[in-house]
Amino acid sequence: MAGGTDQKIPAGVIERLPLYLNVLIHLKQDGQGTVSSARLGELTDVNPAQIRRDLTHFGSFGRRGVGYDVVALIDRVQRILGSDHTHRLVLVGAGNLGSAIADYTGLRKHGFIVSAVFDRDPARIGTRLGDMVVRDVAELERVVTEQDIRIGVLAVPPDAAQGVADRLASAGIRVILNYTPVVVRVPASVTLHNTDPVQELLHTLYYLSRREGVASDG
Amino acid sequence: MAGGTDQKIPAGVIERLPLYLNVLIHLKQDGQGTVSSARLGELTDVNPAQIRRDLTHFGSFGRRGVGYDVVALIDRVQRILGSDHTHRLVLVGAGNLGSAIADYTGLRKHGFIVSAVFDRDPARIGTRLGDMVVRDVAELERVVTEQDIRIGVLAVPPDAAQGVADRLASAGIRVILNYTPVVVRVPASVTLHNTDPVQELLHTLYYLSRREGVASDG
DNA sequence: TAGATTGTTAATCGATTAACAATC
DNA sequence: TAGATTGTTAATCGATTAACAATC
Repeated sequence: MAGGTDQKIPAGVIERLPLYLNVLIHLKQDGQGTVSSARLGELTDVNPAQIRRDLTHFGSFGRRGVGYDVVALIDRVQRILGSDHTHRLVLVGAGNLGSAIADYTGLRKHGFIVSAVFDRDPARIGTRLGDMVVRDVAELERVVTEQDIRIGVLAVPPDAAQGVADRLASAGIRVILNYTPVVVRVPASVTLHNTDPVQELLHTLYYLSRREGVASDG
Repeated sequence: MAGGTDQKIPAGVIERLPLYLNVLIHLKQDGQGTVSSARLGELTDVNPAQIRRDLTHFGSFGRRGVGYDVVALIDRVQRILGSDHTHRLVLVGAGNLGSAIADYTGLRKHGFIVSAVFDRDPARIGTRLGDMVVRDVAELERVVTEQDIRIGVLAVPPDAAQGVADRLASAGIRVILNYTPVVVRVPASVTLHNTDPVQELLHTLYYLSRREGVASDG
Protein backbone atom coordinates (compact mmCIF):
# COMPACT_ATOMS: atom_id res chain seq x y z
CA MET A 1 0.00 0.00 0.00
CA ALA A 2 1.67 3.11 -1.28
CA GLY A 3 5.18 4.01 -0.20
CA GLY A 4 7.21 1.18 -1.61
CA THR A 5 5.81 1.41 -5.14
CA ASP A 6 9.05 1.63 -7.11
CA GLN A 7 7.06 2.01 -10.34
CA LYS A 8 9.39 3.85 -12.71
CA ILE A 9 9.96 7.17 -11.05
CA PRO A 10 10.40 9.82 -13.77
CA ALA A 11 13.96 11.10 -13.98
CA GLY A 12 12.75 14.68 -13.56
CA VAL A 13 11.42 13.84 -10.13
CA ILE A 14 14.78 12.47 -8.98
CA GLU A 15 16.55 15.53 -10.33
CA ARG A 16 14.34 17.84 -8.33
CA LEU A 17 14.69 16.03 -5.02
CA PRO A 18 18.16 17.44 -4.26
CA LEU A 19 16.78 20.88 -4.99
CA TYR A 20 14.00 20.39 -2.45
CA LEU A 21 16.47 18.95 0.01
CA ASN A 22 18.76 21.94 -0.25
CA VAL A 23 15.97 24.39 0.46
CA LEU A 24 14.58 22.23 3.25
CA ILE A 25 17.93 22.18 5.01
CA HIS A 26 17.93 25.95 4.74
CA LEU A 27 14.47 26.15 6.25
CA LYS A 28 15.52 23.90 9.09
CA GLN A 29 18.48 26.17 9.84
CA ASP A 30 16.05 29.08 9.92
CA GLY A 31 14.03 27.22 12.51
CA GLN A 32 11.00 26.56 10.33
CA GLY A 33 8.99 23.63 11.65
CA THR A 34 6.64 23.11 8.71
CA VAL A 35 6.46 24.25 5.14
CA SER A 36 3.67 24.26 2.57
CA SER A 37 4.11 23.18 -1.02
CA ALA A 38 3.30 26.77 -1.95
CA ARG A 39 6.26 28.13 0.02
CA LEU A 40 8.54 25.37 -1.19
CA GLY A 41 7.45 26.25 -4.69
CA GLU A 42 8.50 29.87 -4.24
CA LEU A 43 11.89 28.91 -2.93
CA THR A 44 12.66 26.36 -5.61
CA ASP A 45 10.90 27.88 -8.61
CA VAL A 46 8.89 24.70 -9.00
CA ASN A 47 5.12 24.57 -9.32
CA PRO A 48 3.55 23.60 -5.97
CA ALA A 49 1.32 20.99 -7.61
CA GLN A 50 4.37 19.39 -9.08
CA ILE A 51 6.12 19.26 -5.73
CA ARG A 52 3.16 17.49 -4.19
CA ARG A 53 2.94 15.13 -7.11
CA ASP A 54 6.67 14.43 -7.00
CA LEU A 55 6.51 13.52 -3.33
CA THR A 56 3.53 11.22 -3.66
CA HIS A 57 5.66 8.92 -5.79
CA PHE A 58 7.21 7.84 -2.52
CA GLY A 59 4.26 8.04 -0.14
CA SER A 60 2.33 10.82 1.56
CA PHE A 61 4.44 12.83 3.89
CA GLY A 62 2.36 15.93 4.44
CA ARG A 63 -0.59 16.85 6.62
CA ARG A 64 -3.60 18.44 4.99
CA GLY A 65 -4.27 21.91 6.23
CA VAL A 66 -0.79 22.12 7.72
CA GLY A 67 1.94 21.29 5.24
CA TYR A 68 5.09 19.23 5.53
CA ASP A 69 7.17 18.76 8.65
CA VAL A 70 10.56 20.11 7.63
CA VAL A 71 12.71 17.72 9.61
CA ALA A 72 10.61 14.69 8.69
CA LEU A 73 10.66 15.60 5.02
CA ILE A 74 14.43 16.10 5.01
CA ASP A 75 14.68 12.66 6.50
CA ARG A 76 12.42 11.09 3.89
CA VAL A 77 14.12 12.76 0.96
CA GLN A 78 17.54 11.78 2.24
CA ARG A 79 16.37 8.21 2.61
CA ILE A 80 14.98 8.18 -0.90
CA LEU A 81 18.20 9.55 -2.37
CA GLY A 82 20.42 7.41 -0.17
CA SER A 83 22.12 10.39 1.47
CA ASP A 84 20.92 9.32 4.92
CA HIS A 85 24.21 7.54 5.40
CA THR A 86 27.71 8.59 4.50
CA HIS A 87 29.48 7.93 1.21
CA ARG A 88 33.20 7.76 0.87
CA LEU A 89 34.91 9.11 -2.22
CA VAL A 90 38.39 9.45 -3.61
CA LEU A 91 39.74 12.68 -4.98
CA VAL A 92 42.36 12.52 -7.72
CA GLY A 93 44.37 15.69 -8.18
CA ALA A 94 45.64 17.84 -5.31
CA GLY A 95 46.15 21.12 -7.15
CA ASN A 96 44.07 24.24 -6.67
CA LEU A 97 40.92 22.54 -7.84
CA GLY A 98 41.49 19.45 -5.72
CA SER A 99 42.19 21.62 -2.70
CA ALA A 100 39.02 23.57 -3.25
CA ILE A 101 36.99 20.38 -3.50
CA ALA A 102 38.55 18.93 -0.36
CA ASP A 103 37.56 22.11 1.47
CA TYR A 104 34.07 22.19 0.07
CA THR A 105 31.56 22.22 2.93
CA GLY A 106 28.74 21.17 0.61
CA LEU A 107 30.17 17.68 0.41
CA ARG A 108 30.25 17.11 4.14
CA LYS A 109 26.82 18.62 4.58
CA HIS A 110 25.35 15.83 2.48
CA GLY A 111 27.34 13.00 3.98
CA PHE A 112 30.13 12.74 1.43
CA ILE A 113 33.52 11.99 2.94
CA VAL A 114 36.77 12.47 1.09
CA SER A 115 38.53 9.22 2.00
CA ALA A 116 41.78 9.78 0.13
CA VAL A 117 43.50 12.33 -2.08
CA PHE A 118 45.91 11.34 -4.84
CA ASP A 119 48.41 13.15 -7.00
CA ARG A 120 51.12 12.14 -9.45
CA ASP A 121 53.47 14.99 -8.53
CA PRO A 122 56.23 13.81 -6.14
CA ALA A 123 56.41 17.36 -4.78
CA ARG A 124 52.82 17.08 -3.59
CA ILE A 125 52.81 13.48 -2.39
CA GLY A 126 53.16 13.38 1.38
CA THR A 127 51.98 16.96 1.92
CA ARG A 128 48.85 17.67 3.89
CA LEU A 129 45.56 18.73 2.38
CA GLY A 130 43.12 19.64 5.12
CA ASP A 131 43.33 16.69 7.50
CA MET A 132 44.58 14.30 4.85
CA VAL A 133 47.92 13.33 3.44
CA VAL A 134 48.26 13.36 -0.35
CA ARG A 135 49.09 9.88 -1.66
CA ASP A 136 50.82 8.63 -4.74
CA VAL A 137 48.30 8.00 -7.50
CA ALA A 138 49.95 4.61 -7.91
CA GLU A 139 48.06 3.52 -4.81
CA LEU A 140 44.71 4.47 -6.36
CA GLU A 141 43.45 0.99 -7.23
CA ARG A 142 44.53 -0.51 -3.93
CA VAL A 143 42.75 2.11 -1.82
CA VAL A 144 39.58 2.01 -3.90
CA THR A 145 39.40 -1.77 -3.61
CA GLU A 146 40.34 -2.02 0.04
CA GLN A 147 37.92 0.65 1.16
CA ASP A 148 35.24 -0.38 -1.32
CA ILE A 149 34.85 3.16 -2.60
CA ARG A 150 32.29 3.83 -5.31
CA ILE A 151 32.68 7.52 -6.08
CA GLY A 152 35.68 9.18 -7.69
CA VAL A 153 36.29 12.88 -8.33
CA LEU A 154 38.50 13.89 -11.24
CA ALA A 155 40.40 17.11 -10.57
CA VAL A 156 43.53 16.42 -12.60
CA PRO A 157 45.08 18.35 -15.52
CA PRO A 158 43.31 17.75 -18.85
CA ASP A 159 46.04 15.49 -20.22
CA ALA A 160 45.66 13.04 -17.33
CA ALA A 161 41.86 12.92 -17.28
CA GLN A 162 41.12 9.95 -19.54
CA GLY A 163 43.89 7.83 -18.08
CA VAL A 164 42.70 8.34 -14.51
CA ALA A 165 39.09 7.76 -15.54
CA ASP A 166 40.09 4.42 -17.05
CA ARG A 167 41.84 3.43 -13.87
CA LEU A 168 38.95 4.49 -11.67
CA ALA A 169 36.56 2.50 -13.81
CA SER A 170 38.62 -0.66 -13.76
CA ALA A 171 39.13 -0.31 -10.02
CA GLY A 172 35.38 -0.64 -9.64
CA ILE A 173 34.31 2.97 -9.20
CA ARG A 174 30.60 3.46 -10.02
CA VAL A 175 30.31 7.23 -10.26
CA ILE A 176 32.83 9.69 -11.63
CA LEU A 177 32.46 13.40 -11.09
CA ASN A 178 34.53 14.97 -13.85
CA TYR A 179 35.79 18.46 -13.09
CA THR A 180 38.04 18.63 -16.14
CA PRO A 181 36.92 20.19 -19.44
CA VAL A 182 37.79 16.95 -21.21
CA VAL A 183 35.18 14.72 -22.87
CA VAL A 184 35.92 11.53 -20.97
CA ARG A 185 34.71 8.10 -22.10
CA VAL A 186 33.69 5.54 -19.50
CA PRO A 187 32.25 2.02 -19.64
CA ALA A 188 28.52 1.54 -19.14
CA SER A 189 29.06 0.40 -15.58
CA VAL A 190 30.10 3.91 -14.61
CA THR A 191 27.90 6.98 -14.31
CA LEU A 192 29.78 10.02 -15.50
CA HIS A 193 28.92 13.53 -14.38
CA ASN A 194 30.55 16.37 -16.18
CA THR A 195 30.47 19.48 -14.07
CA ASP A 196 31.38 21.92 -16.75
CA PRO A 197 30.15 25.32 -15.63
CA VAL A 198 31.02 26.76 -19.01
CA GLN A 199 28.26 24.65 -20.52
CA GLU A 200 25.81 26.50 -18.30
CA LEU A 201 27.36 29.86 -19.04
CA LEU A 202 26.96 29.20 -22.74
CA HIS A 203 23.30 28.47 -22.54
CA THR A 204 22.73 31.52 -20.37
CA LEU A 205 24.48 33.56 -23.01
CA TYR A 206 21.64 32.86 -25.42
CA TYR A 207 19.11 34.51 -23.17
CA LEU A 208 21.51 37.30 -22.29
CA SER A 209 21.93 38.49 -25.85
CA ARG A 210 18.24 38.05 -26.50
CA ARG A 211 17.21 40.22 -23.56
CA GLU A 212 19.42 43.05 -24.61
CA GLY A 213 18.16 43.21 -28.13
CA VAL A 214 20.56 42.70 -31.03
CA ALA A 215 21.91 46.18 -30.57
CA SER A 216 25.63 45.46 -30.59
CA ASP A 217 26.01 44.08 -34.07
CA GLY A 218 29.82 44.00 -34.12
CA MET B 1 12.71 33.18 -44.87
CA ALA B 2 13.28 30.47 -42.28
CA GLY B 3 16.32 30.98 -40.13
CA GLY B 4 15.38 34.14 -38.37
CA THR B 5 12.13 32.80 -36.96
CA ASP B 6 12.64 33.54 -33.27
CA GLN B 7 9.36 31.80 -32.44
CA LYS B 8 9.74 30.67 -28.84
CA ILE B 9 12.61 28.23 -28.92
CA PRO B 10 11.98 25.54 -26.29
CA ALA B 11 14.38 25.81 -23.34
CA GLY B 12 15.44 22.20 -23.83
CA VAL B 13 16.81 23.06 -27.24
CA ILE B 14 18.97 25.86 -25.87
CA GLU B 15 20.25 23.61 -23.11
CA ARG B 16 21.37 20.99 -25.61
CA LEU B 17 23.21 23.38 -27.92
CA PRO B 18 26.31 23.71 -25.68
CA LEU B 19 26.40 19.92 -25.53
CA TYR B 20 26.46 19.67 -29.31
CA LEU B 21 29.03 22.43 -29.46
CA ASN B 22 31.35 20.66 -27.09
CA VAL B 23 31.30 17.46 -29.09
CA LEU B 24 31.61 19.33 -32.38
CA ILE B 25 34.75 21.08 -31.17
CA HIS B 26 36.09 17.68 -30.28
CA LEU B 27 35.30 16.34 -33.73
CA LYS B 28 37.01 19.31 -35.30
CA GLN B 29 40.13 18.65 -33.26
CA ASP B 30 40.03 15.06 -34.50
CA GLY B 31 40.00 16.37 -38.05
CA GLN B 32 36.43 15.31 -38.87
CA GLY B 33 35.04 17.33 -41.77
CA THR B 34 31.41 16.31 -41.57
CA VAL B 35 29.20 14.54 -39.07
CA SER B 36 25.79 12.91 -39.35
CA SER B 37 23.04 13.40 -36.82
CA ALA B 38 23.39 9.69 -36.09
CA ARG B 39 27.01 10.05 -35.04
CA LEU B 40 26.31 13.22 -33.13
CA GLY B 41 23.56 11.33 -31.38
CA GLU B 42 25.95 8.61 -30.26
CA LEU B 43 28.41 11.13 -28.88
CA THR B 44 25.89 13.22 -27.01
CA ASP B 45 23.35 10.57 -25.99
CA VAL B 46 20.65 12.51 -27.75
CA ASN B 47 18.22 11.01 -30.25
CA PRO B 48 19.33 11.87 -33.83
CA ALA B 49 15.85 12.95 -34.82
CA GLN B 50 15.87 15.37 -31.96
CA ILE B 51 19.19 16.84 -32.96
CA ARG B 52 17.91 17.51 -36.46
CA ARG B 53 14.71 18.95 -35.09
CA ASP B 54 16.62 21.15 -32.63
CA LEU B 55 18.78 22.57 -35.39
CA THR B 56 15.90 23.34 -37.74
CA HIS B 57 14.66 25.85 -35.21
CA PHE B 58 17.43 28.07 -36.50
CA GLY B 59 17.55 27.14 -40.17
CA SER B 60 18.80 24.18 -42.17
CA PHE B 61 22.50 23.68 -41.84
CA GLY B 62 22.97 20.14 -43.12
CA ARG B 63 23.28 18.54 -46.52
CA ARG B 64 21.04 15.58 -47.28
CA GLY B 65 22.97 12.43 -47.93
CA VAL B 66 26.08 13.96 -46.41
CA GLY B 67 25.51 15.35 -42.94
CA TYR B 68 26.67 18.52 -41.28
CA ASP B 69 29.89 20.39 -41.97
CA VAL B 70 31.61 20.39 -38.60
CA VAL B 71 33.27 23.79 -38.85
CA ALA B 72 30.19 25.45 -40.30
CA LEU B 73 27.96 23.97 -37.63
CA ILE B 74 30.28 25.08 -34.84
CA ASP B 75 30.10 28.53 -36.31
CA ARG B 76 26.31 28.51 -36.47
CA VAL B 77 25.84 27.18 -32.97
CA GLN B 78 28.30 29.70 -31.57
CA ARG B 79 26.44 32.47 -33.32
CA ILE B 80 23.12 31.27 -31.97
CA LEU B 81 24.45 31.11 -28.42
CA GLY B 82 26.42 34.32 -28.71
CA SER B 83 29.77 32.70 -28.04
CA ASP B 84 31.12 33.79 -31.41
CA HIS B 85 32.61 36.81 -29.73
CA THR B 86 34.39 37.12 -26.40
CA HIS B 87 32.78 37.84 -23.06
CA ARG B 88 34.58 39.43 -20.19
CA LEU B 89 33.88 38.35 -16.64
CA VAL B 90 35.01 39.22 -13.14
CA LEU B 91 36.08 36.61 -10.65
CA VAL B 92 35.55 37.31 -6.97
CA GLY B 93 37.65 35.22 -4.61
CA ALA B 94 41.30 34.36 -5.23
CA GLY B 95 41.60 31.30 -3.02
CA ASN B 96 42.05 27.75 -4.25
CA LEU B 97 38.75 27.76 -6.04
CA GLY B 98 39.31 31.14 -7.65
CA SER B 99 42.76 30.06 -8.77
CA ALA B 100 41.37 26.90 -10.30
CA ILE B 101 38.74 28.88 -12.17
CA ALA B 102 41.28 31.42 -13.44
CA ASP B 103 43.32 28.51 -14.80
CA TYR B 104 40.37 26.74 -16.34
CA THR B 105 40.99 26.24 -20.04
CA GLY B 106 37.32 25.57 -20.70
CA LEU B 107 36.57 29.25 -20.19
CA ARG B 108 39.03 30.49 -22.76
CA LYS B 109 38.03 27.81 -25.24
CA HIS B 110 34.56 29.32 -25.37
CA GLY B 111 35.61 32.93 -25.50
CA PHE B 112 35.27 33.85 -21.85
CA ILE B 113 37.96 36.18 -20.58
CA VAL B 114 38.68 36.74 -16.91
CA SER B 115 39.00 40.52 -16.86
CA ALA B 116 39.72 41.00 -13.19
CA VAL B 117 40.14 39.01 -9.98
CA PHE B 118 39.14 40.38 -6.59
CA ASP B 119 39.73 39.37 -3.00
CA ARG B 120 39.12 40.93 0.39
CA ASP B 121 42.25 39.53 2.01
CA PRO B 122 45.05 42.13 2.14
CA ALA B 123 47.57 39.28 2.02
CA ARG B 124 46.28 38.30 -1.41
CA ILE B 125 45.66 41.72 -2.87
CA GLY B 126 48.51 42.66 -5.18
CA THR B 127 49.71 39.08 -5.72
CA ARG B 128 49.63 37.53 -9.17
CA LEU B 129 47.13 34.95 -10.30
CA GLY B 130 48.08 33.66 -13.73
CA ASP B 131 48.71 36.82 -15.72
CA MET B 132 46.55 38.95 -13.50
CA VAL B 133 47.02 40.95 -10.33
CA VAL B 134 44.50 40.36 -7.53
CA ARG B 135 42.63 43.56 -6.73
CA ASP B 136 40.89 44.81 -3.64
CA VAL B 137 37.23 43.82 -3.72
CA ALA B 138 36.49 47.46 -2.88
CA GLU B 139 37.21 48.23 -6.53
CA LEU B 140 34.58 45.74 -7.71
CA GLU B 141 31.83 48.17 -8.68
CA ARG B 142 34.19 50.57 -10.40
CA VAL B 143 35.75 47.89 -12.61
CA VAL B 144 32.42 46.31 -13.50
CA THR B 145 30.99 49.65 -14.52
CA GLU B 146 34.05 50.96 -16.35
CA GLN B 147 34.56 47.79 -18.35
CA ASP B 148 30.84 47.15 -18.80
CA ILE B 149 31.14 43.59 -17.55
CA ARG B 150 28.04 41.44 -17.44
CA ILE B 151 29.21 38.15 -15.94
CA GLY B 152 30.44 37.59 -12.40
CA VAL B 153 31.82 34.43 -10.83
CA LEU B 154 31.40 33.88 -7.10
CA ALA B 155 34.27 31.91 -5.57
CA VAL B 156 34.30 33.41 -2.11
CA PRO B 157 33.88 31.77 1.31
CA PRO B 158 30.24 30.99 2.19
CA ASP B 159 29.90 33.87 4.64
CA ALA B 160 30.75 36.43 1.95
CA ALA B 161 28.57 34.99 -0.81
CA GLN B 162 25.34 36.93 -0.37
CA GLY B 163 27.09 40.23 0.20
CA VAL B 164 29.18 39.96 -2.94
CA ALA B 165 26.16 38.79 -4.93
CA ASP B 166 24.29 41.91 -3.84
CA ARG B 167 27.16 44.11 -4.90
CA LEU B 168 27.54 42.39 -8.26
CA ALA B 169 23.82 42.79 -8.89
CA SER B 170 23.74 46.47 -8.06
CA ALA B 171 26.86 47.08 -10.15
CA GLY B 172 24.86 45.89 -13.15
CA ILE B 173 26.04 42.31 -13.54
CA ARG B 174 23.57 40.20 -15.54
CA VAL B 175 24.75 36.66 -14.89
CA ILE B 176 26.22 35.23 -11.69
CA LEU B 177 27.89 31.87 -11.61
CA ASN B 178 27.72 30.81 -7.98
CA TYR B 179 30.39 28.34 -6.95
CA THR B 180 29.56 28.53 -3.25
CA PRO B 181 27.20 26.08 -1.54
CA VAL B 182 25.11 29.00 -0.33
CA VAL B 183 21.54 29.63 -1.49
CA VAL B 184 22.00 33.13 -2.85
CA ARG B 185 19.13 35.52 -3.57
CA VAL B 186 19.36 37.86 -6.55
CA PRO B 187 17.01 40.40 -8.15
CA ALA B 188 15.06 39.38 -11.24
CA SER B 189 17.46 41.29 -13.47
CA VAL B 190 20.17 38.74 -12.72
CA THR B 191 20.37 35.16 -13.93
CA LEU B 192 21.84 32.99 -11.22
CA HIS B 193 23.58 29.71 -11.94
CA ASN B 194 24.38 27.50 -9.02
CA THR B 195 27.10 25.09 -9.89
CA ASP B 196 26.70 22.79 -6.97
CA PRO B 197 28.19 19.46 -7.98
CA VAL B 198 26.86 17.88 -4.81
CA GLN B 199 23.36 18.35 -6.17
CA GLU B 200 24.31 16.12 -9.07
CA LEU B 201 26.03 13.62 -6.84
CA LEU B 202 22.89 13.34 -4.76
CA HIS B 203 20.66 12.54 -7.64
CA THR B 204 23.13 9.99 -8.95
CA LEU B 205 23.08 8.37 -5.53
CA TYR B 206 19.48 7.40 -6.07
CA TYR B 207 20.31 5.30 -9.10
CA LEU B 208 23.45 3.98 -7.44
CA SER B 209 21.63 2.43 -4.51
CA ARG B 210 18.89 1.17 -6.81
CA ARG B 211 21.30 -0.64 -9.09
CA GLU B 212 23.00 -2.42 -6.25
CA GLY B 213 19.84 -3.69 -4.64
CA VAL B 214 19.14 -2.77 -1.04
CA ALA B 215 21.72 -5.26 0.19
CA SER B 216 23.66 -3.12 2.65
CA ASP B 217 20.94 -2.31 5.10
CA GLY B 218 23.16 -0.61 7.69
C1' DT C 1 -17.06 24.55 12.45
C1' DA C 2 -14.18 27.32 9.11
C1' DG C 3 -9.82 27.67 6.90
C1' DA C 4 -6.01 25.68 4.95
C1' DT C 5 -3.50 22.55 2.34
C1' DT C 6 -2.69 18.02 0.98
C1' DG C 7 -3.22 13.94 -2.28
C1' DT C 8 -4.98 12.81 -6.67
C1' DT C 9 -7.52 12.97 -10.82
C1' DA C 10 -8.29 14.77 -15.23
C1' DA C 11 -7.02 18.18 -18.91
C1' DT C 12 -3.36 20.49 -21.15
C1' DC C 13 0.65 21.17 -22.93
C1' DG C 14 5.03 20.30 -24.92
C1' DA C 15 8.68 17.42 -25.94
C1' DT C 16 10.30 13.17 -28.00
C1' DT C 17 10.40 9.88 -31.47
C1' DA C 18 9.32 7.30 -35.65
C1' DA C 19 8.69 7.59 -40.29
C1' DC C 20 9.35 9.15 -44.84
C1' DA C 21 9.47 12.19 -48.76
C1' DA C 22 12.89 15.43 -50.41
C1' DT C 23 17.34 15.79 -52.12
C1' DC C 24 22.29 15.72 -51.97
C1' DT D 1 21.34 5.96 -60.72
C1' DA D 2 21.67 4.05 -55.87
C1' DG D 3 22.70 5.11 -51.21
C1' DA D 4 22.64 8.13 -47.57
C1' DT D 5 20.89 11.45 -44.65
C1' DT D 6 18.51 15.56 -44.01
C1' DG D 7 14.21 18.38 -42.97
C1' DT D 8 9.62 17.84 -41.50
C1' DT D 9 5.27 15.87 -40.50
C1' DA D 10 2.41 13.14 -37.74
C1' DA D 11 1.90 9.93 -33.71
C1' DT D 12 3.33 8.98 -29.17
C1' DC D 13 4.61 9.72 -24.99
C1' DG D 14 5.32 11.93 -20.68
C1' DA D 15 5.46 15.81 -17.90
C1' DT D 16 3.13 19.86 -16.16
C1' DT D 17 -0.65 22.14 -14.35
C1' DA D 18 -5.33 23.20 -12.78
C1' DA D 19 -8.87 21.80 -10.07
C1' DC D 20 -11.10 19.81 -6.24
C1' DA D 21 -12.59 16.40 -2.98
C1' DA D 22 -10.52 14.61 1.19
C1' DT D 23 -9.13 15.80 5.61
C1' DC D 24 -6.21 17.92 9.03
